Amino acid sequence: MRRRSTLKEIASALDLSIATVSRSLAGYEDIAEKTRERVQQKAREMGYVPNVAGRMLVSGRSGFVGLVLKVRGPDFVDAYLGATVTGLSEALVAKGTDLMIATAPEGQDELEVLQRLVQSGRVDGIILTRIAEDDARIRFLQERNLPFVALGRTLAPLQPHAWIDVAGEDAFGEAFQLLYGLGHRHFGLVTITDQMTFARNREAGLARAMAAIGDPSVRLTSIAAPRFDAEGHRSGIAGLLTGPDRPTAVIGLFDELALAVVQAASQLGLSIPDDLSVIGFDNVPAAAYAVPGLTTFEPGNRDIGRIAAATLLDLIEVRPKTPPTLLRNASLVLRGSHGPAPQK
Amino acid sequence: MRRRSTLKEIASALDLSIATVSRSLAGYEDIAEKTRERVQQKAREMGYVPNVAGRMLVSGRSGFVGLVLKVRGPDFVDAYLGATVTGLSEALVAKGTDLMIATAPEGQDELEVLQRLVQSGRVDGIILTRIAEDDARIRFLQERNLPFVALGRTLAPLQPHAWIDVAGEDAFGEAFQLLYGLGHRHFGLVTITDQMTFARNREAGLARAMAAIGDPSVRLTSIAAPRFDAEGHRSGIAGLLTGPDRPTAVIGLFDELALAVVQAASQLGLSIPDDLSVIGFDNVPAAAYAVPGLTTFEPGNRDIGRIAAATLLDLIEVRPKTPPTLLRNASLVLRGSHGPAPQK
DNA sequence: ATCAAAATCTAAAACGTTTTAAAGTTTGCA
DNA sequence: TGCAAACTTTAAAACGTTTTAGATTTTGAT
Repeated sequence: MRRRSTLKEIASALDLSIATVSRSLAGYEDIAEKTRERVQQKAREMGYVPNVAGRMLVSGRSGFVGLVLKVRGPDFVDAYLGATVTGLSEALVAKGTDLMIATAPEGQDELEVLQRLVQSGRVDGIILTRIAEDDARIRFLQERNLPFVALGRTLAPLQPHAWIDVAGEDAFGEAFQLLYGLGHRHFGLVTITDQMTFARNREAGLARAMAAIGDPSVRLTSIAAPRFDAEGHRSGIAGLLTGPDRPTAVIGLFDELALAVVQAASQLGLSIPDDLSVIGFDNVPAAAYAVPGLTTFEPGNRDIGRIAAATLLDLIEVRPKTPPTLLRNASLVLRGSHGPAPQK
Repeated sequence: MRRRSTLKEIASALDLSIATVSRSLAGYEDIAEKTRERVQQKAREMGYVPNVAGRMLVSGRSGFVGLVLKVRGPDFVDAYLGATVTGLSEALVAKGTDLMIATAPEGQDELEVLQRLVQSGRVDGIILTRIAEDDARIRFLQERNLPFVALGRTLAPLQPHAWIDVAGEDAFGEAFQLLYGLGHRHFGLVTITDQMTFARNREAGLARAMAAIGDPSVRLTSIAAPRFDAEGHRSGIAGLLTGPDRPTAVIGLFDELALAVVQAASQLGLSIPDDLSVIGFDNVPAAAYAVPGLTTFEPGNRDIGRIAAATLLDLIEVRPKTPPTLLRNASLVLRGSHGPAPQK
């Protein structure tokens, strides 16, 4: 196998010192033009690629940004992460940084994986997803003073930190107004019991919008189960949709839950949107494939990924006193799963 | 910020040499029991985590296995990769190795990203997915003699290499026999034009099974478009399903295409499975959500991931002369999207 | 021709680890 | 008590890079 070439090899091939070679490649000013060219030419010729270990050791920088994903079941990641990772990767690679995705398999605690990643010096910064209401990871990173950007908010951070999030509260308010305008009065909500802030935010937005209308005939029936308890959701949804007093419009906390409602409705012989309106959140690919298409919210995750990457690189570079935060709006994607409330 | 502790710090805290500390932690035999305990205690106390850069530099090993993903559009990865990555991660982390997922954003050539990853010494081995008929990545890795496992086969590798694959040819043969037994004679196939071996293998399996039946009334109509040309597929499928002489059973190269067929059928007012049978491959989550559920093949990707991880770690350890290969069978998942051929 | 200034190059240290070869210590037996 | 054997510890080199401080060479002005 062709060995990887080193600075030392280039140096001895050109009869120069290692320092000169290193500095030529780094573009220092005090290197003669002629020398720089000779070195660069030779480096290309020998297929030189800097060894990260050597570089890391001296600079303390790894050139990596880490993302810890909890893998779980066959799904690998929550559907919405796909676009986010795409955006992250795009923006990072453009700046010469790589994205390292460390995965925490089921048994493994996500915090532990994060700690190992950070403490072994593999990454210069971290992107955090799936933010919990009180997130141990955030405390850990703040304590270690490692730059990070949270995709999502905690309810009440002890210290301010950089975050980017989608205004789920506004989106759910908008969903309510859309459906209310179509005559719906009895609403269903399918949500999760996990302590995730995005869930609380969306629920709060819905509740606030309902209260703001001030119409006493408006009602909400919620069912909740743990995030990965598909069976719990299934039976909860079945309960929600059967019986004489079922809601005429159901909002899913995210598309997966909304699609489960669609499926249950179909099995119960309810027609969408004639008998039941359904709205989701995330705009996952499957939402477009559903028949009829699922009305949902597009959070713009790819952009969020791009912005998060840029923000994090800034943070690594300068470490400002007040960390940047950004709340973006999701946009409503109108498809066929909503319609006027059925006549009594 | 609490600094990361080093061997040197532990050594001076205990008044020992760095070597002794290092060897105590590594569990060498010639360290007094008492010393070992003192060291390990102190290391825990000081929160010692080995610095990868230092370790990499001397060992030449990074403790990472790389996976290069082409990110594209909002989907991040082909749906089937989810389970594969889950399996990989599980098996790797259990052995103290991490999975580094390098992403190649659209513009970036996947080969280039791979080269950079390998040449900078960040990874000890590589998992390759989406194998092309003649794959430049395989040639590159063989040339550099870096251990790798391909998830998929090339058509004719110059040198043998380790691979694991699913027998798509058998699966498609089985799909044909199932449908033939249900009375179908005119078949449709929705495939891709990309030079991917999995596509060629499945197509060949279908053709072989059709030929083996020896029934002259059996016919096949295929439509193909580039992998990411959703519009091309949409119009191809529409063409396939309209007209008096349409197939009564359509096989999608993978679930996404099969689901597109289901959607098109629904828009054309064709009922599944009464008017049209559809079978896919991959058993993605959306296949279960479809109404009716999509009959498809479960490739067992999570297992494949686990096996690939174990195989790669072996390869890194021993580098055997004849690289291992494994061809597994996909299992048919019967749902509601197939049925008897409609009566003329 | 001389010398200061400018331009160019380099020695050496540092980053944190592992490992080899050897040094130092203890033990057991004669 | 002396000494070999067994046990335990350590000094030093090596991995590949960056950077600092200084050394060397060239240039330009007198």
